[in-house]
Amino acid sequence: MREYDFHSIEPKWQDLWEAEKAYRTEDASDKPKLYCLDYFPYPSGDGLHVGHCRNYIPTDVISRYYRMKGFNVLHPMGWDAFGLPAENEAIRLKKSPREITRRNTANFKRQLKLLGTSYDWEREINSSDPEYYRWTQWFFLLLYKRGLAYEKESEQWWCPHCKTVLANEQAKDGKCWRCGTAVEKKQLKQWFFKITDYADRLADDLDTVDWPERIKIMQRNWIGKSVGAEVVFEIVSASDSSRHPVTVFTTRLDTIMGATFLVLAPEHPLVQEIVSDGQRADVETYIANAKTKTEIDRMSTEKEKTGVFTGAYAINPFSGEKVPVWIADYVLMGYGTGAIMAVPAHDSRDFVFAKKYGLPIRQVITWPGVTYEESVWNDLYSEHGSLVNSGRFDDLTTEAAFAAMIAEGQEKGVAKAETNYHMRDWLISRQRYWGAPIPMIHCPTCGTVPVPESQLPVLLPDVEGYEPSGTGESPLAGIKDWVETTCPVCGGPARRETDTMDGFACSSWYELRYTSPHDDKVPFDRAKVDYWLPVDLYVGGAEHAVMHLLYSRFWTKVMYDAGLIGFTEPFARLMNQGMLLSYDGQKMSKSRHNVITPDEVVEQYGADTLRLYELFMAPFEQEVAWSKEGISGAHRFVKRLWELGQRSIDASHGELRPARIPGFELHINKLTKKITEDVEKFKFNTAVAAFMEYFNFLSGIVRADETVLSTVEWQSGMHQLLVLLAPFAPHMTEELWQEYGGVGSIHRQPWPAWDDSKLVESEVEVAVQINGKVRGTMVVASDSNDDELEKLALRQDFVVKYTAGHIVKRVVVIKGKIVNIVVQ
RNA sequence: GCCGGGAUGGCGGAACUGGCAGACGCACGGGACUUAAAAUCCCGCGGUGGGAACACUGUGUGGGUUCAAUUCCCACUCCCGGCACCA
Repeated sequence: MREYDFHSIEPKWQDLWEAEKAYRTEDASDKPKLYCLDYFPYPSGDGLHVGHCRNYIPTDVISRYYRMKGFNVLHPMGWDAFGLPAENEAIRLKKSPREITRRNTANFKRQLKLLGTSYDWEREINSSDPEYYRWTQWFFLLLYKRGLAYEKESEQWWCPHCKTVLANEQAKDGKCWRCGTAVEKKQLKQWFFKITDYADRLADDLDTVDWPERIKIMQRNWIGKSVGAEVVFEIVSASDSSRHPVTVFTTRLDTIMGATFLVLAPEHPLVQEIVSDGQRADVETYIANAKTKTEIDRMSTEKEKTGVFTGAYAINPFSGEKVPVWIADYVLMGYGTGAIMAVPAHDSRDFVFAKKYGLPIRQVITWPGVTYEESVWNDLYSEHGSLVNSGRFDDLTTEAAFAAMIAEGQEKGVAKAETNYHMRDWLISRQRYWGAPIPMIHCPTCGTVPVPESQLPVLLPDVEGYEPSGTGESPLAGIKDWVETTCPVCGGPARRETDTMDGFACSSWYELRYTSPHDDKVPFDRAKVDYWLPVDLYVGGAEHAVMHLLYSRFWTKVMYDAGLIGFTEPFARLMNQGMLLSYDGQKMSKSRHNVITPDEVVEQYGADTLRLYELFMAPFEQEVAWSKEGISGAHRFVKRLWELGQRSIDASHGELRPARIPGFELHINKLTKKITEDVEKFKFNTAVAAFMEYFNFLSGIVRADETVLSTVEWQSGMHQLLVLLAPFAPHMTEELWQEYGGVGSIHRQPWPAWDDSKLVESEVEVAVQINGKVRGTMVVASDSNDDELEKLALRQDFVVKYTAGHIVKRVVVIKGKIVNIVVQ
């Protein structure tokens, strides 16, 4: 009997699998296909911790399982290698980001191998490789050609720590998504992708994918579709009586007769032109104040609303009424038109503002049975109803009034239907070195022109220094040789665009690249993409709900529109693994000194133990804390199993005799069914529990009679157990399989089927209840009918005892489960 | 504030479509082995009462439906996540 020496077993098989290219994926096959993909990992210098393994272990189980089931499985891995941490680390260590990245990816790969994963490493990709980012640039040009990439000067989120701008969804709660620093606003000329053009499709197509509802809702909220109208008011300047049209966005055009004032965002360009001399000082002070506020302060809904009167008045295009124009920072320049019509009677925010500054409140909507009270806000007041105090629109329902006003407004040219989105265009310029250069050239005569496809890639120059300037200009701007180029149109001197692309651009198409990772003619081979895509199973954390997952969907739709691919959603099924907290219940982090690495766990217990433990500890989607005792329990199980395997192998050498082991066939068939169903449903925790249960059943039998080991049934049961366990614990099962003299790798064995007829037990235990309380059980033939069950139950001693002196009113029989006797 | 998700022993969790709550693991207690400890193996383990048989009670709280509720319905409490002045 051999000791369980995982230190030698695991590396042995890992090396052999690698040498034999055991997990290489075929491109053409008659088998059904399965594309199982992990989120594109960013190879940080810290390496993997056991939390990351909660992603890679389950996808490995799935991949191994489907291979055994006869699927052609694509399970690749690569590196989202461009990005700030590598660049910052490089600056700190005075090395090149390329070198840092090489070191980090090598470490990640080593760690993934340590877990016994079955990636096809021949398909490894790296987004910072020119062979890859050449095509990222190619896609940039595709978007540009399709009018979906544009340059615009505007105020943008700026992270003073990362020294770069951020896209809207990357500035969460006024903080940088990466480093948590409070973001500022900076006026800069930047490149954008017009993701808003796809807002409706991005929202609608969510119905077609099998994703967690939570993620779909987050995306819908983020897109934030809002159907309403734009209305033009005319503001009469208080200083020179000039007239200035101002457009407001409203979802409640029907309430326009109740608009008692207008509010502009403090940054609204019209403010300067309309403000009265008397109010100018106050207005200037207010604007200056608003600027110094952090976005966190400004966005807080707790904060009291403030504002200042401009001295100017606007004319309501529907009533001709003159209403005062205010500025207030509760109106955001970035949403809608930066100006609103305030209807305090029917909007809680306008109500609060009107109360504070003594502005008039006029009810224009009524509801049957509701009395409007001007002094206090009631949430009902924002409900739909019918109109009053609205002249020719009186008595219409809100919906009818809306339609009538649109019609009238369109005729007069003062209003039109309009839809707004919370989502903004995707700002992709980054003022940092370590990214894919934006393939554009600025020519003094021809303007901004794209780099011709034939000149791709625009290589990131190798340079000494690339520290961010912090001025809003990329470090590439300082590299004269690189910046100075010739215009591809006129041949004259021109300058390269010096910003690089957001790393999320690189990860917006990578799932396609795995199908033909080394193709140097096209970004992907259409036939292969047609075969493999969409991704059948995409697995990663929930943190990318509105970033990567939205961007990627957007690019996919653009490619579809360009005729490059034949599908509109890249990821058919999405699963989010739960977070793994450290043993202290805290998030694992370097600063808390509670990081657990797979290296240390594998060293102490082996990869198979780590795998089983992570699969067992909690449901896949659920957050759970690491337990030092828990992992040793998993290790105990692995060792016991190893020992039983060894004893079985020893017993297999002699003559085998047939035997009838009660329940044996039932158990192995039950196990097979359970494991198969649980794996497909991602219920790995109960699958592992089922293995443990089966093991307990087996060891009970051996304890009672050791000679059972050398029976035909035992040996075939043991074989099947190993095959079922192979995706979970690939090393030990392979080792035992080989010791058994199994032919080929256990990982190429066909997945066992179960026999439904063997699942039927001849006898079952049925619980007997009196008035819903279990008073005992009885063992009956499983094919007993209701009548027999009822009679049998009534004959039980404990039933006689409880029913004595009572009248049996009713007997409920649930076959094979329960008999409930209702008395008196 | 709005939108999601959740609450089951000392702990992680299990329970098909309403049918014996607590599978499996951990921790803990007892025993075996050992000079001893660790490891290993065996037994026990929701709470209360009881020597035991057994009884009562128990899935966040309060109601309801049902022969039967962790599961369905109504009201509420707390926790976690996301969004947050979006007009």
